[in-house]
Amino acid sequence: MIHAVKGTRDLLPPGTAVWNQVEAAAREVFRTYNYHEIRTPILEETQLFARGVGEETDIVTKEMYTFEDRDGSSLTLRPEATASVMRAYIEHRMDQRPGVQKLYYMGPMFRRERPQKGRYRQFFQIGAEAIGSASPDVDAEMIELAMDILKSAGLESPVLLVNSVGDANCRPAYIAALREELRKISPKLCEDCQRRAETNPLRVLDCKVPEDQPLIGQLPSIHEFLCGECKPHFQRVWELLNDRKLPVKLDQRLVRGLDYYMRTTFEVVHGALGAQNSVLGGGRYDGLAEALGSKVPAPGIGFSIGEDRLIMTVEGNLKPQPLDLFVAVLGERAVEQAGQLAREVRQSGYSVEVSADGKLKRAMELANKLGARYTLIVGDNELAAGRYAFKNMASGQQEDVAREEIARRLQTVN
RNA sequence: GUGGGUGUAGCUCAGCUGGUAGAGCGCUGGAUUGUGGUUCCAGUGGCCGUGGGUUCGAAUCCCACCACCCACCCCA
Repeated sequence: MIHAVKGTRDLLPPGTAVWNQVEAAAREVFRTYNYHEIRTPILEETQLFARGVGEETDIVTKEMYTFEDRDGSSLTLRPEATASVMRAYIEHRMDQRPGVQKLYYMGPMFRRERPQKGRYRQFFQIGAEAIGSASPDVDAEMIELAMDILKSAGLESPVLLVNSVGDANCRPAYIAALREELRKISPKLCEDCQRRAETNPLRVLDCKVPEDQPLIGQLPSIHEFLCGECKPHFQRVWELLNDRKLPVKLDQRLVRGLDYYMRTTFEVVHGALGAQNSVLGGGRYDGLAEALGSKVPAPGIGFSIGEDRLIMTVEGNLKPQPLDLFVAVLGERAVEQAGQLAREVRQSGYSVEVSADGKLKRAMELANKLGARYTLIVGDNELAAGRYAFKNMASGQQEDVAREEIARRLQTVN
Protein backbone atom coordinates (compact mmCIF):
# COMPACT_ATOMS: atom_id res chain seq x y z
CA MET A 1 0.00 0.00 0.00
CA ILE A 2 1.13 3.48 -0.85
CA HIS A 3 0.10 6.02 1.74
CA ALA A 4 0.53 9.72 2.40
CA VAL A 5 4.11 10.57 3.34
CA LYS A 6 5.00 11.19 6.95
CA GLY A 7 3.71 14.46 8.28
CA THR A 8 1.29 15.01 5.39
CA ARG A 9 -2.38 14.16 5.38
CA ASP A 10 -5.46 14.02 3.23
CA LEU A 11 -8.23 16.41 4.13
CA LEU A 12 -11.53 14.74 3.30
CA PRO A 13 -15.15 15.80 3.28
CA PRO A 14 -16.96 16.70 5.40
CA GLY A 15 -13.92 18.11 7.21
CA THR A 16 -12.87 20.21 4.22
CA ALA A 17 -16.01 22.29 4.72
CA VAL A 18 -14.48 23.71 7.88
CA TRP A 19 -11.34 24.69 5.95
CA ASN A 20 -13.44 26.45 3.37
CA GLN A 21 -15.40 28.30 6.02
CA VAL A 22 -12.25 29.46 7.80
CA GLU A 23 -10.65 30.58 4.55
CA ALA A 24 -13.79 32.36 3.42
CA ALA A 25 -14.03 34.15 6.75
CA ALA A 26 -10.38 35.23 6.48
CA ARG A 27 -10.79 36.52 2.92
CA GLU A 28 -13.79 38.55 3.96
CA VAL A 29 -11.92 40.21 6.83
CA PHE A 30 -8.90 40.87 4.58
CA ARG A 31 -11.21 42.58 2.12
CA THR A 32 -12.51 44.95 4.76
CA TYR A 33 -8.95 45.97 5.65
CA ASN A 34 -8.13 46.49 1.97
CA TYR A 35 -5.68 43.60 1.83
CA HIS A 36 -5.19 41.86 -1.49
CA GLU A 37 -4.11 38.33 -2.23
CA ILE A 38 -0.63 37.48 -3.44
CA ARG A 39 0.26 34.00 -4.71
CA THR A 40 3.90 33.13 -4.81
CA PRO A 41 5.50 29.85 -5.92
CA ILE A 42 5.84 26.97 -3.49
CA LEU A 43 9.36 26.43 -4.86
CA GLU A 44 12.06 29.03 -4.38
CA GLU A 45 15.81 29.26 -4.69
CA THR A 46 17.32 27.95 -1.48
CA GLN A 47 19.24 31.19 -1.03
CA LEU A 48 16.03 33.10 -0.45
CA PHE A 49 15.33 31.33 2.81
CA ALA A 50 18.95 31.03 3.88
CA ARG A 51 19.29 34.80 3.67
CA GLY A 52 15.76 35.74 4.63
CA VAL A 53 14.94 33.42 7.49
CA GLY A 54 18.54 33.24 8.71
CA GLU A 55 21.47 30.91 8.10
CA GLU A 56 21.64 29.82 11.72
CA THR A 57 17.96 29.22 12.38
CA ASP A 58 16.61 25.73 13.00
CA ILE A 59 14.35 26.08 10.00
CA VAL A 60 17.26 26.61 7.63
CA THR A 61 19.82 24.34 9.25
CA LYS A 62 17.69 21.24 9.67
CA GLU A 63 14.09 21.56 8.57
CA MET A 64 14.01 22.53 4.91
CA TYR A 65 13.06 20.31 2.00
CA THR A 66 15.98 21.21 -0.22
CA PHE A 67 16.97 19.40 -3.39
CA GLU A 68 19.08 19.84 -6.45
CA ASP A 69 17.22 20.62 -9.66
CA ARG A 70 18.29 18.93 -12.89
CA ASP A 71 20.36 21.93 -13.87
CA GLY A 72 22.25 21.79 -10.59
CA SER A 73 20.56 24.71 -8.87
CA SER A 74 19.36 24.32 -5.31
CA LEU A 75 15.61 24.59 -4.75
CA THR A 76 13.59 24.53 -1.54
CA LEU A 77 9.96 23.93 -0.71
CA ARG A 78 8.94 27.09 1.11
CA PRO A 79 9.04 26.74 4.92
CA GLU A 80 7.23 30.05 5.35
CA ALA A 81 5.93 32.80 3.08
CA THR A 82 7.29 36.14 4.26
CA ALA A 83 10.58 35.76 2.43
CA SER A 84 8.73 34.91 -0.78
CA VAL A 85 6.37 37.85 -0.46
CA MET A 86 9.29 40.19 0.12
CA ARG A 87 11.12 38.69 -2.85
CA ALA A 88 8.09 39.32 -5.03
CA TYR A 89 7.75 42.85 -3.64
CA ILE A 90 11.32 43.66 -4.58
CA GLU A 91 11.28 41.81 -7.89
CA HIS A 92 8.16 43.57 -9.11
CA ARG A 93 9.16 46.96 -7.71
CA MET A 94 6.02 47.14 -5.65
CA ASP A 95 7.62 50.00 -3.71
CA GLN A 96 6.64 52.08 -6.75
CA ARG A 97 2.98 51.41 -6.16
CA PRO A 98 1.01 53.93 -4.15
CA GLY A 99 0.82 53.57 -0.39
CA VAL A 100 1.65 50.68 1.87
CA GLN A 101 1.40 47.31 0.14
CA LYS A 102 -1.10 45.23 2.05
CA LEU A 103 -0.91 41.63 0.96
CA TYR A 104 -2.31 38.34 2.17
CA TYR A 105 -1.71 34.71 1.27
CA MET A 106 -2.87 31.26 2.19
CA GLY A 107 -1.39 27.92 1.32
CA PRO A 108 0.88 25.02 2.24
CA MET A 109 4.32 25.36 3.86
CA PHE A 110 6.86 22.61 4.39
CA ARG A 111 9.18 21.85 7.28
CA ARG A 112 10.80 18.53 7.95
CA GLU A 113 10.18 18.23 11.67
CA ARG A 114 9.07 15.27 13.71
CA PRO A 115 5.26 15.32 13.46
CA GLN A 116 3.13 15.71 16.57
CA LYS A 117 -0.17 17.20 17.61
CA GLY A 118 -0.67 20.44 15.69
CA ARG A 119 2.53 20.01 13.72
CA TYR A 120 2.83 18.59 10.24
CA ARG A 121 5.52 18.53 7.58
CA GLN A 122 3.07 20.02 5.15
CA PHE A 123 0.98 22.55 7.04
CA PHE A 124 -1.13 25.49 6.04
CA GLN A 125 -0.73 29.13 6.84
CA ILE A 126 -2.95 32.14 6.36
CA GLY A 127 -0.86 35.28 6.60
CA ALA A 128 -0.59 38.96 5.83
CA GLU A 129 2.22 41.43 5.18
CA ALA A 130 2.14 45.24 5.17
CA ILE A 131 5.27 46.49 3.42
CA GLY A 132 6.43 50.04 2.95
CA SER A 133 6.02 51.67 6.33
CA ALA A 134 7.95 51.56 9.59
CA SER A 135 5.19 53.29 11.53
CA PRO A 136 3.92 51.73 14.76
CA ASP A 137 0.43 52.62 13.60
CA VAL A 138 0.73 49.89 10.99
CA ASP A 139 1.75 47.43 13.70
CA ALA A 140 -1.40 48.12 15.65
CA GLU A 141 -3.67 47.69 12.67
CA MET A 142 -1.89 44.49 11.71
CA ILE A 143 -2.48 43.01 15.14
CA GLU A 144 -6.09 44.12 15.11
CA LEU A 145 -6.53 42.50 11.72
CA ALA A 146 -5.04 39.25 13.01
CA MET A 147 -7.40 39.20 15.96
CA ASP A 148 -10.38 39.96 13.78
CA ILE A 149 -9.64 37.02 11.55
CA LEU A 150 -9.27 34.63 14.45
CA LYS A 151 -12.53 35.82 15.90
CA SER A 152 -14.33 35.64 12.59
CA ALA A 153 -13.05 32.11 12.08
CA GLY A 154 -14.62 31.11 15.36
CA LEU A 155 -11.66 31.01 17.75
CA GLU A 156 -12.83 31.50 21.31
CA SER A 157 -10.84 33.16 24.08
CA PRO A 158 -7.55 33.77 22.29
CA VAL A 159 -4.64 35.12 24.33
CA LEU A 160 -2.66 37.86 22.61
CA LEU A 161 0.94 38.30 23.67
CA VAL A 162 3.00 41.27 22.54
CA ASN A 163 6.61 42.26 22.99
CA SER A 164 9.49 44.11 21.41
CA VAL A 165 12.70 42.33 20.57
CA GLY A 166 14.62 45.53 19.83
CA ASP A 167 16.73 46.09 16.76
CA ALA A 168 20.33 45.81 15.60
CA ASN A 169 21.26 48.74 17.82
CA CYS A 170 19.94 47.56 21.15
CA ARG A 171 19.47 43.82 21.00
CA PRO A 172 23.20 42.92 21.05
CA ALA A 173 23.63 44.80 24.31
CA TYR A 174 20.68 43.01 25.81
CA ILE A 175 21.94 39.60 24.75
CA ALA A 176 25.34 40.39 26.21
CA ALA A 177 23.74 41.39 29.51
CA LEU A 178 21.59 38.29 29.45
CA ARG A 179 24.63 36.08 28.90
CA GLU A 180 26.34 37.77 31.77
CA GLU A 181 23.47 37.10 34.17
CA LEU A 182 22.98 33.58 32.91
CA ARG A 183 26.57 32.75 33.64
CA LYS A 184 25.84 33.36 37.30
CA ILE A 185 22.70 31.28 37.63
CA SER A 186 23.20 28.72 34.89
CA PRO A 187 24.17 25.82 37.18
CA LYS A 188 20.83 26.10 38.96
CA LEU A 189 18.81 25.87 35.76
CA CYS A 190 17.54 22.82 33.92
CA GLU A 191 19.80 21.00 31.48
CA ASP A 192 18.17 22.52 28.43
CA CYS A 193 18.61 26.00 29.81
CA GLN A 194 22.26 25.46 30.58
CA ARG A 195 22.78 24.57 26.97
CA ARG A 196 20.61 27.42 25.70
CA ALA A 197 22.48 29.89 27.92
CA GLU A 198 25.41 29.33 25.59
CA THR A 199 23.83 28.70 22.22
CA ASN A 200 20.77 30.96 22.25
CA PRO A 201 20.30 32.94 25.47
CA LEU A 202 16.96 34.40 24.38
CA ARG A 203 15.51 30.91 24.32
CA VAL A 204 16.03 30.56 28.06
CA LEU A 205 13.21 33.04 28.46
CA ASP A 206 10.94 30.51 26.76
CA CYS A 207 11.67 27.75 29.26
CA LYS A 208 8.59 26.05 30.68
CA VAL A 209 10.23 24.14 33.53
CA PRO A 210 8.42 25.31 36.70
CA GLU A 211 11.50 25.20 38.94
CA ASP A 212 13.36 27.57 36.63
CA GLN A 213 10.69 30.26 36.61
CA PRO A 214 11.75 32.18 39.75
CA LEU A 215 15.30 32.45 38.45
CA ILE A 216 14.23 33.40 34.95
CA GLY A 217 11.99 36.05 36.43
CA GLN A 218 15.07 37.73 37.87
CA LEU A 219 16.78 38.05 34.49
CA PRO A 220 17.00 41.48 32.89
CA SER A 221 14.19 42.51 30.57
CA ILE A 222 14.69 43.63 27.00
CA HIS A 223 12.69 46.71 27.87
CA GLU A 224 15.53 48.02 30.03
CA PHE A 225 17.69 48.02 26.91
CA LEU A 226 15.41 49.28 24.13
CA CYS A 227 17.08 52.11 22.23
CA GLY A 228 15.80 55.60 21.44
CA GLU A 229 13.92 54.32 18.42
CA CYS A 230 12.63 51.00 19.67
CA LYS A 231 11.30 52.24 22.97
CA PRO A 232 8.89 54.91 21.68
CA HIS A 233 7.88 52.60 18.86
CA PHE A 234 6.79 49.96 21.28
CA GLN A 235 5.08 52.47 23.56
CA ARG A 236 3.05 53.73 20.65
CA VAL A 237 2.02 50.25 19.61
CA TRP A 238 1.04 49.45 23.17
CA GLU A 239 -1.08 52.59 23.44
CA LEU A 240 -2.86 51.93 20.17
CA LEU A 241 -3.63 48.35 21.08
CA ASN A 242 -5.13 49.42 24.35
CA ASP A 243 -7.12 52.15 22.62
CA ARG A 244 -8.61 49.44 20.48
CA LYS A 245 -9.61 47.46 23.54
CA LEU A 246 -7.72 44.41 22.41
CA PRO A 247 -6.98 41.91 25.19
CA VAL A 248 -3.22 42.43 25.03
CA LYS A 249 -0.73 40.96 27.44
CA LEU A 250 2.83 42.17 27.54
CA ASP A 251 5.10 39.15 27.44
CA GLN A 252 8.64 40.30 28.04
CA ARG A 253 9.88 36.83 27.34
CA LEU A 254 8.29 36.46 23.93
CA VAL A 255 11.04 35.69 21.46
CA ARG A 256 10.77 34.62 17.87
CA GLY A 257 12.75 32.01 16.02
CA LEU A 258 13.29 33.73 12.72
CA ASP A 259 16.18 36.12 12.32
CA TYR A 260 14.28 38.79 10.45
CA TYR A 261 12.07 39.83 13.35
CA MET A 262 12.78 43.15 15.04
CA ARG A 263 10.86 45.55 17.31
CA THR A 264 7.24 44.48 17.56
CA THR A 265 6.59 40.76 17.91
CA PHE A 266 3.33 39.09 18.82
CA GLU A 267 1.76 35.71 19.24
CA VAL A 268 -1.65 34.26 19.92
CA VAL A 269 -1.87 31.13 22.02
CA HIS A 270 -4.80 28.93 22.83
CA GLY A 271 -5.37 26.16 25.36
CA ALA A 272 -6.55 22.73 24.19
CA LEU A 273 -3.98 22.66 21.43
CA GLY A 274 -1.45 20.44 23.13
CA ALA A 275 2.16 21.44 23.38
CA GLN A 276 2.06 23.37 20.11
CA ASN A 277 -0.26 26.01 21.51
CA SER A 278 0.64 28.90 19.23
CA VAL A 279 -2.06 29.63 16.63
CA LEU A 280 -0.52 32.78 15.23
CA GLY A 281 2.85 34.46 15.23
CA GLY A 282 4.16 37.62 13.71
CA GLY A 283 6.32 40.64 13.92
CA ARG A 284 8.14 43.50 12.25
CA TYR A 285 11.00 42.84 9.82
CA ASP A 286 12.43 46.14 8.70
CA GLY A 287 15.80 44.75 7.66
CA LEU A 288 14.56 41.86 5.59
CA ALA A 289 14.57 43.59 2.22
CA GLU A 290 18.22 44.60 2.62
CA ALA A 291 19.12 41.08 3.73
CA LEU A 292 17.68 39.89 0.43
CA GLY A 293 19.81 42.36 -1.49
CA SER A 294 17.29 45.11 -2.08
CA LYS A 295 18.70 48.55 -2.80
CA VAL A 296 15.53 50.22 -1.59
CA PRO A 297 14.50 49.74 2.01
CA ALA A 298 11.18 48.02 2.56
CA PRO A 299 10.17 48.03 6.22
CA GLY A 300 7.29 45.70 6.93
CA ILE A 301 5.30 43.73 9.43
CA GLY A 302 3.27 40.58 9.11
CA PHE A 303 1.77 37.58 10.78
CA SER A 304 0.96 34.03 9.97
CA ILE A 305 -1.84 31.83 11.27
CA GLY A 306 -1.28 28.10 11.69
CA GLU A 307 -4.43 27.08 9.86
CA ASP A 308 -4.21 23.45 10.94
CA ARG A 309 -4.08 24.55 14.56
CA LEU A 310 -6.83 27.09 14.16
CA ILE A 311 -9.05 24.44 12.69
CA MET A 312 -8.31 22.05 15.56
CA THR A 313 -9.87 24.58 17.89
CA VAL A 314 -12.96 25.40 15.83
CA GLU A 315 -13.97 22.12 14.19
CA GLY A 316 -16.98 20.75 15.96
CA ASN A 317 -18.42 24.23 16.34
CA LEU A 318 -19.38 24.32 12.71
CA LYS A 319 -22.02 22.17 11.07
CA PRO A 320 -21.54 20.89 7.54
CA GLN A 321 -23.99 22.34 5.05
CA PRO A 322 -26.90 19.98 4.37
CA LEU A 323 -28.15 18.68 1.06
CA ASP A 324 -31.26 20.69 0.19
CA LEU A 325 -33.01 18.32 -2.16
CA PHE A 326 -32.75 14.69 -3.16
CA VAL A 327 -34.55 13.71 -6.35
CA ALA A 328 -35.71 10.09 -6.45
CA VAL A 329 -36.05 8.86 -10.01
CA LEU A 330 -38.49 6.05 -10.79
CA GLY A 331 -38.41 4.69 -14.30
CA GLU A 332 -36.51 5.56 -17.39
CA ARG A 333 -39.05 8.11 -18.52
CA ALA A 334 -38.50 10.12 -15.34
CA VAL A 335 -34.78 10.59 -15.88
CA GLU A 336 -35.03 13.51 -18.24
CA GLN A 337 -37.73 15.22 -16.23
CA ALA A 338 -35.71 14.84 -13.03
CA GLY A 339 -32.68 16.36 -14.70
CA GLN A 340 -34.65 19.42 -15.72
CA LEU A 341 -36.15 19.85 -12.28
CA ALA A 342 -32.72 19.55 -10.71
CA ARG A 343 -31.35 22.21 -13.02
CA GLU A 344 -34.12 24.62 -12.12
CA VAL A 345 -33.67 24.12 -8.41
CA ARG A 346 -29.89 24.49 -8.69
CA GLN A 347 -30.33 27.76 -10.50
CA SER A 348 -32.21 28.96 -7.45
CA GLY A 349 -29.07 28.24 -5.44
CA TYR A 350 -30.00 25.00 -3.73
CA SER A 351 -27.92 21.83 -3.65
CA VAL A 352 -29.51 18.90 -5.43
CA GLU A 353 -28.60 15.24 -5.74
CA VAL A 354 -30.38 13.12 -8.35
CA SER A 355 -30.63 9.40 -7.68
CA ALA A 356 -29.97 6.71 -10.22
CA ASP A 357 -33.13 5.14 -11.56
CA GLY A 358 -34.15 2.36 -9.19
CA LYS A 359 -36.30 1.28 -6.30
CA LEU A 360 -37.91 4.02 -4.28
CA LYS A 361 -36.96 2.34 -1.02
CA ARG A 362 -33.30 2.48 -1.98
CA ALA A 363 -33.61 6.09 -2.98
CA MET A 364 -35.28 7.06 0.29
CA GLU A 365 -32.59 5.27 2.27
CA LEU A 366 -29.89 7.12 0.40
CA ALA A 367 -31.66 10.45 0.81
CA ASN A 368 -31.75 9.83 4.52
CA LYS A 369 -28.07 8.87 4.71
CA LEU A 370 -27.07 11.95 2.76
CA GLY A 371 -28.98 14.10 5.21
CA ALA A 372 -31.29 15.58 2.57
CA ARG A 373 -33.73 18.18 3.90
CA TYR A 374 -36.33 17.27 1.28
CA THR A 375 -36.91 14.49 -1.21
CA LEU A 376 -38.72 14.92 -4.49
CA ILE A 377 -40.19 11.84 -6.12
CA VAL A 378 -40.32 11.74 -9.90
CA GLY A 379 -42.18 8.67 -11.19
CA ASP A 380 -45.03 7.69 -13.46
CA ASN A 381 -47.68 9.19 -11.17
CA GLU A 382 -45.90 12.50 -11.14
CA LEU A 383 -45.27 12.53 -14.86
CA ALA A 384 -48.95 11.94 -15.47
CA ALA A 385 -50.23 14.50 -12.98
CA GLY A 386 -47.58 17.18 -13.51
CA ARG A 387 -47.23 17.48 -9.74
CA TYR A 388 -44.48 15.96 -7.66
CA ALA A 389 -44.38 14.20 -4.32
CA PHE A 390 -42.35 16.48 -2.10
CA LYS A 391 -41.33 15.10 1.28
CA ASN A 392 -39.93 16.83 4.32
CA MET A 393 -37.41 14.32 5.62
CA ALA A 394 -37.38 15.60 9.17
CA SER A 395 -41.14 15.63 9.73
CA GLY A 396 -42.04 12.89 7.29
CA GLN A 397 -44.80 15.04 5.84
CA GLN A 398 -45.38 14.77 2.12
CA GLU A 399 -47.51 16.60 -0.37
CA ASP A 400 -47.85 17.10 -4.09
CA VAL A 401 -46.42 20.32 -5.44
CA ALA A 402 -46.20 21.92 -8.86
CA ARG A 403 -42.71 22.25 -10.37
CA GLU A 404 -42.69 26.04 -9.98
CA GLU A 405 -43.36 25.57 -6.29
CA ILE A 406 -40.32 23.43 -5.53
CA ALA A 407 -37.60 26.04 -5.14
CA ARG A 408 -39.88 28.23 -3.07
CA ARG A 409 -40.66 25.35 -0.71
CA LEU A 410 -36.98 24.83 -0.11
CA GLN A 411 -36.72 28.25 1.52
CA THR A 412 -38.49 26.85 4.55
CA VAL A 413 -36.05 26.27 7.34
CA ASN A 414 -36.77 23.05 9.15
C1' G B 1 17.90 13.90 16.24
C1' U B 2 16.11 11.95 21.54
C1' G B 3 12.31 9.71 24.81
C1' G B 4 7.46 7.35 25.86
C1' G B 5 2.92 4.98 24.04
C1' U B 6 0.20 2.19 20.40
C1' G B 7 -0.24 -1.26 16.08
C1' U B 8 -6.30 -7.13 15.48
C1' A B 9 -12.43 -6.00 10.00
C1' G B 10 -13.62 0.50 6.51
C1' C B 11 -14.09 2.90 11.94
C1' U B 12 -13.88 2.24 17.62
C1' C B 13 -12.09 -1.73 20.23
C1' A B 14 -12.27 -6.84 22.94
C1' G B 15 -9.36 -11.36 22.83
C1' C B 16 -2.88 -11.57 25.21
C1' U B 17 -2.19 -17.36 32.27
C1' G B 18 -0.08 -19.98 24.07
C1' G B 19 -4.75 -24.30 20.77
C1' U B 20 -4.74 -20.60 13.46
C1' A B 21 -10.12 -14.72 15.75
C1' G B 22 -14.87 -11.64 18.06
C1' A B 23 -18.36 -7.33 19.26
C1' G B 24 -20.51 -2.64 18.18
C1' C B 25 -20.80 0.80 14.26
C1' G B 26 -20.51 0.88 8.85
C1' C B 27 -21.52 -1.40 4.14
C1' U B 28 -24.81 -5.00 1.10
C1' G B 29 -29.40 -7.66 0.91
C1' G B 30 -34.21 -9.28 3.08
C1' A B 31 -39.11 -8.57 6.40
C1' U B 32 -43.88 -9.18 -1.26
C1' U B 33 -46.30 -4.00 -5.03
C1' G B 34 -43.97 3.78 -5.04
C1' U B 35 -41.55 5.79 0.77
C1' G B 36 -36.13 6.70 4.71
C1' G B 37 -35.11 7.15 10.13
C1' U B 38 -36.71 2.69 14.88
C1' U B 39 -36.77 -2.74 15.08
C1' C B 40 -35.71 -7.90 13.44
C1' C B 41 -32.96 -11.42 10.17
C1' A B 42 -28.96 -12.61 6.98
C1' G B 43 -24.54 -11.47 4.41
C1' U B 44 -19.84 -8.75 3.57
C1' G B 45 -15.47 -8.16 5.61
C1' G B 46 -8.88 -9.52 8.94
C1' C B 47 -1.30 -12.79 6.15
C1' C B 48 -3.94 -10.24 14.08
C1' G B 49 2.00 -3.88 11.29
C1' U B 50 6.53 -6.72 8.91
C1' G B 51 10.48 -10.34 9.43
C1' G B 52 12.83 -13.80 12.44
C1' G B 53 13.01 -16.93 17.02
C1' U B 54 10.96 -20.34 21.11
C1' U B 55 7.12 -24.27 20.78
C1' C B 56 3.79 -30.07 18.55
C1' G B 57 1.16 -25.34 18.05
C1' A B 58 1.98 -17.94 18.44
C1' A B 59 -2.72 -12.40 17.71
C1' U B 60 -0.95 -14.09 22.55
C1' C B 61 6.06 -15.29 24.78
C1' C B 62 11.22 -13.25 22.95
C1' C B 63 14.22 -10.20 19.36
C1' A B 64 14.67 -6.85 15.35
C1' C B 65 12.56 -3.59 12.01
C1' C B 66 8.60 -0.43 10.23
C1' A B 67 4.41 2.75 10.85
C1' C B 68 1.36 5.99 13.61
C1' C B 69 0.53 9.01 18.01
C1' C B 70 2.34 12.03 22.08
C1' A B 71 6.37 14.70 24.27
C1' C B 72 11.45 17.10 24.01
C1' C B 73 13.83 20.47 20.53
C1' C B 74 11.82 24.33 17.57
C1' C B 75 7.89 26.75 15.49
C1' A B 76 2.50 28.44 12.81
